[in-house]
Amino acid sequence: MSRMNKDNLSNQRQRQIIDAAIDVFSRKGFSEATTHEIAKEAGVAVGTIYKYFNNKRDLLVKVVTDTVITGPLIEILQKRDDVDDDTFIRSIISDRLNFGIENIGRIIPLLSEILRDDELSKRFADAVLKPNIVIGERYLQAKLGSGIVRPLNVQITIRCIIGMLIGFLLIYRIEGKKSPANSMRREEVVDEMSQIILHGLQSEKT
Amino acid sequence: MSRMNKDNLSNQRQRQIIDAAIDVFSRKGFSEATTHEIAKEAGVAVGTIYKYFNNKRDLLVKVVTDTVITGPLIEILQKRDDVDDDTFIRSIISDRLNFGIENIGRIIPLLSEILRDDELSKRFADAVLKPNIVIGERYLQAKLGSGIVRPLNVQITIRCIIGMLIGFLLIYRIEGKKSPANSMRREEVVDEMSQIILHGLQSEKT
Amino acid sequence: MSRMNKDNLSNQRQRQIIDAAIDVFSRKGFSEATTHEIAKEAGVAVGTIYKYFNNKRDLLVKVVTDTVITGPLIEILQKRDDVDDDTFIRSIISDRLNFGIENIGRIIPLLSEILRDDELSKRFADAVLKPNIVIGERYLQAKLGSGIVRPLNVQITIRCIIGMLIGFLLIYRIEGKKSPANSMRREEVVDEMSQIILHGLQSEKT
Amino acid sequence: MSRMNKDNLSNQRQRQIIDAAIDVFSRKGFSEATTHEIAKEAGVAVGTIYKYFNNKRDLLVKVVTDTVITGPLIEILQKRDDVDDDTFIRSIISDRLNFGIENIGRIIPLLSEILRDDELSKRFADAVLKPNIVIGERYLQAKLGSGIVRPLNVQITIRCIIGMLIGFLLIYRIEGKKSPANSMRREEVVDEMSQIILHGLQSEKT
DNA sequence: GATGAATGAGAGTTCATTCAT
DNA sequence: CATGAATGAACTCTCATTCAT
Repeated sequence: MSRMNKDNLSNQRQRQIIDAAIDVFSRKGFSEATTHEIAKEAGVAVGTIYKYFNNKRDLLVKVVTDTVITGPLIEILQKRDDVDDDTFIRSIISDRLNFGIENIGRIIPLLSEILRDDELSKRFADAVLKPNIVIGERYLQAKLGSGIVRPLNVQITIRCIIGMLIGFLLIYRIEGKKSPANSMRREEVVDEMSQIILHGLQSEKT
Repeated sequence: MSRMNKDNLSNQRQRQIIDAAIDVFSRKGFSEATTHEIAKEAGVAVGTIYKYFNNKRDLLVKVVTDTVITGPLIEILQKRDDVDDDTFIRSIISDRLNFGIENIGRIIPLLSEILRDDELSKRFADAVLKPNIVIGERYLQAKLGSGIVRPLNVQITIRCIIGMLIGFLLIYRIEGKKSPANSMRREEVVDEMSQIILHGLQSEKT
Repeated sequence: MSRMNKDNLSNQRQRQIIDAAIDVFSRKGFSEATTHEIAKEAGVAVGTIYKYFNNKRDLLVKVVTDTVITGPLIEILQKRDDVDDDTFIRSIISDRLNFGIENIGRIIPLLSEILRDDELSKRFADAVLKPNIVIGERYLQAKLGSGIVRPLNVQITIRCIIGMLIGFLLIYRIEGKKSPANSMRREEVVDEMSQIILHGLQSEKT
Repeated sequence: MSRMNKDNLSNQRQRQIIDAAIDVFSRKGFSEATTHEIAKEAGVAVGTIYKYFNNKRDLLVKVVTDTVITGPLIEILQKRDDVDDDTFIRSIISDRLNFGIENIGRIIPLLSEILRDDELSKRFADAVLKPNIVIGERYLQAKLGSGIVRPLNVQITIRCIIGMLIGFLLIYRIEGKKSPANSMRREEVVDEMSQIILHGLQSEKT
């Protein structure tokens, strides 16, 4: 078998394990998940997991990295600036909100793991939060300079906006089926959130 | 010993255990926390924990209920309406943000537990989220009727605002000491967040 | 309070505890019975049990001694010999069988405890088995001398007869409601057993 | 390693555990026996026990089933009828008595467990008691029809006979070294018991 | 004497990890 | 490389026993 095939096979095995782990960690949480269940769901033997990961925790780190951290988060932010600001912000909100809602069953449980683990928190901070914040800050700073936005503290503001996204998803998850977001078109939700960011609560007249 | 004293002693013991549990659960998370460590920290024997709680999970439920759920959340919201809207919103933000930051080391880890436990989620939803949302919705609805705020979807908007608070705290926790909120006066942060809610990003001129 | 009353009260307490213990030990077995349950059933505090008995095991010993050992076993055996042999044997069988069946729910569970405990076995052997065997052996020996019974080994025979009684009760207990003894008059059962002892299986003609 | 070998190894392990369990349960009783002691005696780790049995109680059930229930009880009973009745009964008594005495250290302690456990009692009733009783009843019924035995209640009689065997062993166990059966040839004991069954106590002359 | 809250040793059980096959 | 039986440390929970009141 060629090197290529071997690698493919190896990668495929690893993929199976990670996918199974995502599922089990999401359903049970890290501590309640057992290596046996992951192995079973991956269709491999327990020992095989340890060929690809040093231990259960390393597998969690990989899962979190793959699922939450290596998201297509930044892509849009880096996209062209040739759109007007409203459209730009709306498209970011739309992208992140849809991604979040689509993957709510994985994102929130894994976020839960991140919140209780210093190393994961740090990784998440460095790989997800920071880059997004930086990009957001730059964007806002630019708009601030051009007088398009009101004078504001860029650092706090961007954290509020990202926080709103995360917090909204969190509430969405906790409310479950009862969430009013379930009985609306997704685009409406995106619109509402975008409007808050752009105009706050104030009446147009103000 | 009088009945009164007995009850006091009993309550005190329970308090010791709950306080220790809050601490250990916050530091280690539920699964990694051991009953022995909680007992040690509470200064009681392991068996004593089981005199007051049926099992470890019941203790968690009590801890979450006491710490997160039974908060003075609603009080301010029910306060008089004789203040202008800006002041009202600002005072709520101030209260919740300060409470959250002050107790960040407990709130977020316990939130993490809530997120992975359906029963806790439901309790949190019913006892914390729902009441606050309802009050917020009513408030917003009233303002909406009087034309003070722009036309908006009340349900989504209130969830965005509460989400912003939660999400901001979450990011604050994850960033740890690096958070720029640490190098600002608390009131500034409150102001910024209030401004976003009230005016969004838009320039005053708009 | 007079000395007499004190003693009575004390004896009464002890009686309460023993009665409760008989009940709980019979239902749960020694190991599964808890001192709390016994105390509760006796209507006293756990600590009170330890005022009357050194420990749980001592309570068991007392219970076994009271219930199984100090039975009215010997009385009949020591009765007058002025009845004919058939009547005598029948009356013993009747007495023991009725006592056993009446108290089956206590006798067998406590026998179970005796069987697994060397000290209890020894006590039972000395206080119950031996006296009865000795009396039986003497009786049989006398009858043997007078030619009324066939030549036989007195020691083995008496153990077979007492064994039959015990074993029959044991089977009765294990079969529970399904036992055919339940659908017969007690006297019939006594008759059958007596007949076996007196005549074995053989036809009258022999 | 071939499938065959694996199975053998697996069976062997299970055997080790069961044998150790028989020993420890017999010595200590179920409740006082610890999984650690069983594991130690079996020469395996505690966890290994749980690979083969769901829990301690399942192990007990298996032990009882193997030791007491799956006995060669019925074989002889089903044997040829071409022997005369005296010989037939004597051979059964001989077989059961020898088996019982040989295994007295296991049989009685396990019987003790059976007596205090409803499920085990039921299993014992169904798997051991009932089949033997049924066979005995049929045998006796046949003899009854042919006038070889005196008129008797078949159901009670067979329970008395089996009871005699069990009860004799029970007394033998309780008396321990002091039992007079120890200072006799085994065959003598068998003869005596057979004679009681066949002729009762009565003198030949009667 | 009576109480029952407190104790803590010790139980059954689980499961991440290893390693001979 | 893959396997999964075996491991044993460590967990939660129980309960006989004590002792201050």
